[in-house]
Amino acid sequence: MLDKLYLPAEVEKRRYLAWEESGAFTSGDRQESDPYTIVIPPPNVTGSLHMGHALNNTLQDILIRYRRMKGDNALWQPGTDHAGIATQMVVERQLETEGKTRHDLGREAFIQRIWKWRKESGGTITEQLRSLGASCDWSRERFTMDEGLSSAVLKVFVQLYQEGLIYRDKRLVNWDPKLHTAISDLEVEQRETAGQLWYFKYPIENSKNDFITVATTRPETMLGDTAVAVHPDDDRYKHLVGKVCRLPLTDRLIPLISDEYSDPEKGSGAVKITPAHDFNDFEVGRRNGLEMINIFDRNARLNETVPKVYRGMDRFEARKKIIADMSSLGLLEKIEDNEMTVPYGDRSGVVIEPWLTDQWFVDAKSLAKPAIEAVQMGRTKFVPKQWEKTYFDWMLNIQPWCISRQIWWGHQIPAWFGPDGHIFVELNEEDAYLAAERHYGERKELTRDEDVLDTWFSSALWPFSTLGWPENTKELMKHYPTDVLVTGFDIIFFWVARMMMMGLHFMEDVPFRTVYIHALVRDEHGQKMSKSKGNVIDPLELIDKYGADALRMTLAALATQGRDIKLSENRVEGYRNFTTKLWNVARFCELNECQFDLKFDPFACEQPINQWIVGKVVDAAFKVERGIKDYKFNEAAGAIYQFTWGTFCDWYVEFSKPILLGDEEHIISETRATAAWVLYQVLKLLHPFMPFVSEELWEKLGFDRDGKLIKADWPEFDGQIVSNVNIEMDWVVDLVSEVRSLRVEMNVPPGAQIPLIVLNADDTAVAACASHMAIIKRLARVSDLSFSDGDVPKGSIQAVLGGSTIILPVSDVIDLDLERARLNKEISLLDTEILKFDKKLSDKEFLSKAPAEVIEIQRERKNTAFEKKIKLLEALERLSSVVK
RNA sequence: GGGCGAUUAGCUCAGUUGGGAGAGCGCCACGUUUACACCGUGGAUGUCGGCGGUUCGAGCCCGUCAUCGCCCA
Repeated sequence: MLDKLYLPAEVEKRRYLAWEESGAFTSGDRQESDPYTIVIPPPNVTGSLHMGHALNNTLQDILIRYRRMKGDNALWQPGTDHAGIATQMVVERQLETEGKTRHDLGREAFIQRIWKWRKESGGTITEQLRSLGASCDWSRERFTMDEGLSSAVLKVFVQLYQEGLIYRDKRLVNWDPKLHTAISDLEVEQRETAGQLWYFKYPIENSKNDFITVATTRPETMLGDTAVAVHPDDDRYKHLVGKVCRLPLTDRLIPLISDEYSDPEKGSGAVKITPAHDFNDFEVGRRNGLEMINIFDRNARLNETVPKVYRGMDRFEARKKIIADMSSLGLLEKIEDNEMTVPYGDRSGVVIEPWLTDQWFVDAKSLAKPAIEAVQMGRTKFVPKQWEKTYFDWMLNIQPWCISRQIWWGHQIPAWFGPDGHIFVELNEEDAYLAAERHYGERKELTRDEDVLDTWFSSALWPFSTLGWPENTKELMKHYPTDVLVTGFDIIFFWVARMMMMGLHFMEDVPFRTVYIHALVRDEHGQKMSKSKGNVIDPLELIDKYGADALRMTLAALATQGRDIKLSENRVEGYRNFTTKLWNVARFCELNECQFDLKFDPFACEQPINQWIVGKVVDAAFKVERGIKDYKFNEAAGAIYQFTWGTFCDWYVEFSKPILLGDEEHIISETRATAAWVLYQVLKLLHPFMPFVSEELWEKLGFDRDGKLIKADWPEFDGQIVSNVNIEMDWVVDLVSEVRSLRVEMNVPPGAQIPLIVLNADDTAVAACASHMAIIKRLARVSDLSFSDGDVPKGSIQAVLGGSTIILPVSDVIDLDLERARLNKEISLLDTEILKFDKKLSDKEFLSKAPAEVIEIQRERKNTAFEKKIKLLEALERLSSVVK
């Protein structure tokens, strides 16, 4: 006997372990089946499960569980990435509490320390994915720093270098002065800031009291200015072009040049040029052959290229001093408020400094070409399609990708420098020395590049490196390209685009056929969840409180395409209630000995209610499957929810009660078998969404004779003909609803059993009443059901249902005025409706232009309304005759 | 500045060849029942953001404005 309440906590833990131990998640056991493959977006090894992960992995799990039940060789490839900067920061913070820095340990020991941390704490997120119910093939779990994945990284780097697609260059990069590393454009966050614009006067050399005014948002960079630029068409300054100014606070002379970069509308129209510290100025400097003076050290403090008084100063201190100094020289013309964006490092949170250094770059533009084409040709499809545009916009304007990082945790770049700086890129040190020997004609000492690669460089290989590449494994042959990538739009650039580039280059095929982009999860007011706002909803707390199934169902139900999810806890509560509802209907079946019989043929049922519910199951199964196939998870979840609660529990169970309580053995046994069959199908359809409770019931109800639900066959009803008993059953549903409604409205005591007369019953009514007398009596609390074609008792409640009128003769309790008012209200509503139809149907334009079937529908509706009105008028007449 | 999206019941949201406005939650009333009070039954609630256009007909298509959100520069 099932317990009265379902308690998820204990069940979920036990069930998950049982699945994992039984090998239910492993993919290799169906070699002959079609492969179905998803690679997980690898969470950071430092991460813990947040709501975005919960959504992302719920959707993947729905797809995987569905395909597994369909009989595919389903592989959900899990793993984590090494999150270079983030992980290094975590361990550095640990060291800090011991009063140490990574430099105290040295590179080797520090990396060992990170591995130790990883071993102890790096499994958090994968454990949390388990508590969500994610059915990943953990036997294949990978880590971007694994041996295999690392060798993939080396091979890719070396090959791209040899192909000229990776190169070393001295360029401006985004420098993080706190973390002391370069970062890519994508790791820079542009923040809107209320800044200021300072107007400085630069004296023109060889003229008296002649100045040119430049406006700047970053006064401290003036020490690195190497020109002033004006627009070629700017008449105000034309005469000055070619002259030189004396850069205040320094002794340098800088040229006045003309360049289209200068915007005459902005500031003074003249702009100072600091090629070593601004991306735009860098281009201007290149065009005009300007000197580049690097004035900062790696901490963004002023270096020895600036006058002594400023050396060693922090950039923001220097700003203050320079403004003060310019002011006291009388060279500060004015200050204006200025809205601007300032670049911040997304990890360190400090202002990023454009800095001139040697870094490694990927020629993204070349790699992007095939990646763009692949999407244009439809070889990879975005769902929803609109995200293609985002992808194209970025890919068409792609910049060189800076892949070197000045940190220790990550894949060290396989590049060695000779004594003269010559670069040898090889898979290992030995090869590098051999190459150097060939190059120099003798053995020379080499030093390896200290830098490591951007974490996303290894993530870009994920769809094939996790399958075994560069080895030619059978998994690689079978599962690449993968079927679908499920992810949020925020990493289309970081990850999707780069996987496309690398996949096409190294595997000569797209990494995935479909990219499903899901929503962002926000709080119930639409705010992005963030720790600082304190509005973070922790999925693990929700799982504790309501069960993983409830959370998963909530997320699936809210996962509408192209819209963010606003999550509120009471939705989760609602789906927890649904879990309980399911549990209880299972108890009902159990109590009534509804045992599943494999030989039972649902399509051979003789009882109308059974035929009816079988048809509804087929219908629900169709909707669920279509929803999953179309990535419309909300529709799939809605369909099974609606069927289970709204059809099975609310109506079928109630319909079945009089039968099960009756004494007709063969009808009882058909109904028991049908109820069990329905529940059996419900559990299957529900399994991808609510795996725990469905599996638990599957076993408890003894459906597991042929194995666990996780591996059961998905319901297939193609081509099954269902008898059409819907009209009759629908009439019964309508009748019961109508009587209930009348009773409440007319204040008939809930407990009172009252007679029901069907006046002028049509064929449907006669048949339905004959077949379902017991149901009607029970559900509508009717004492006696009879027909009449003429006289009815005086003082009755009356309503029109289809072609018949239903009469509740309750003269003792009826309030005649109330009943009259009710009928009049109904009539006037119908009048408005009829008027609307009449207007339409007398409109010549409508009649001549609208399709015939639309006109016919309108006509039928009008007639229905009209006939109903006539019957209500008759009812009113009967009522009035009482008063007389 | 460029792009994308949103605006439908008190709240959160569905709603595609354009043809009778829906769900869940909340709210109100009532509780007769061989599963279930994490329940049941019934009920109320809409200028579908504003304006204009196309159309016989617009929540849906087009234009415009407003508000909000996100991405990019």
